[in-house]
Amino acid sequence: MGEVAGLLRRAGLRPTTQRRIIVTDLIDRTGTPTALELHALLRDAGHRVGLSTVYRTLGALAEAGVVHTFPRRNEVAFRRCADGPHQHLICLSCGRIEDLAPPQLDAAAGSLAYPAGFTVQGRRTDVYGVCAAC
Amino acid sequence: MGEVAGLLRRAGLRPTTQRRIIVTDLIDRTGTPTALELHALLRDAGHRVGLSTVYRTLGALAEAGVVHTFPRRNEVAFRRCADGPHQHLICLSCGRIEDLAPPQLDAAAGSLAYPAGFTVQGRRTDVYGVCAAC
DNA sequence: ACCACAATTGACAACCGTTATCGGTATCAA
DNA sequence: TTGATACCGATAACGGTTGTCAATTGTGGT
Repeated sequence: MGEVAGLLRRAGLRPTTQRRIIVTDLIDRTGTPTALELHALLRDAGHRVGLSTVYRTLGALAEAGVVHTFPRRNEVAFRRCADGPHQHLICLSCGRIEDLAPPQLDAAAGSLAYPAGFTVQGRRTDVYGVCAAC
Repeated sequence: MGEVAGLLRRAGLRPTTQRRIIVTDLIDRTGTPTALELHALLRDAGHRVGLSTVYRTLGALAEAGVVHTFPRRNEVAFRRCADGPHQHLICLSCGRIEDLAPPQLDAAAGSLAYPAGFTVQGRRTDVYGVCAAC
């Protein structure tokens, strides 16, 4: 079983043709497209995936923690989730998003004390600013 | 000039009656309502504020960094922004959101090195889990 | 391989949270 | 006070997202 299929299986999703196409594209892609944009991109690349399927798959992948969601004005963008603790560097000017995984992040995150009874399942840090290109 | 009016002024907004109502409510409120919900809550409390005004004001406050936005399924919730660095503890079960401001957060965040040319303007950390009540 | 069943797909319609419009109103500096 | 400007709010319009459902596909048992 390929890497993509395994990823889908772990997310509790059958590795269908359409889902493989979507996941494969998200892994290769460095950008952060919306469902609408990804649907158009896949169409332009010669793939045939319905818009409903793109929405459903992205939603399922987000719930499974395979992709991160980035709210925009009246829409939501998606991006493959990097392995391990990392931060998102979001440029307020051009909208570009980069992942940053400094070594000290692991230790800093793990040493925090949370209220009794709160069980941590996930963590996410977004850093807003202006990138070097802007 | 009162605290609320000053807050609005600093955000570049005229301290009108409606905006005072909205900001005052957000400061007192511990929950995280959507624009639609806040509009209904204000109505129930006897205030007269148009839905458009609620949307516009929350949008402006979010852009000014006075409130934080929390995306939900197909809608956006708002919550007053706590002073200083803090994390959001978000319960995946009941949806409740708490602010947590551990002392070590300041130092950990400030010591991180970012790519050359990236100027940090804001930072946000969300921690997902299940709260003690759930 | 084959088959039966359940999960998935996709074109289309409906939904609904959000935004634009615009005449009337409140705010503020002079 | 007064003029200029920002703001309000009822309503209409918009558009991203989700629901629907018949046709198709993936899966596990035989």
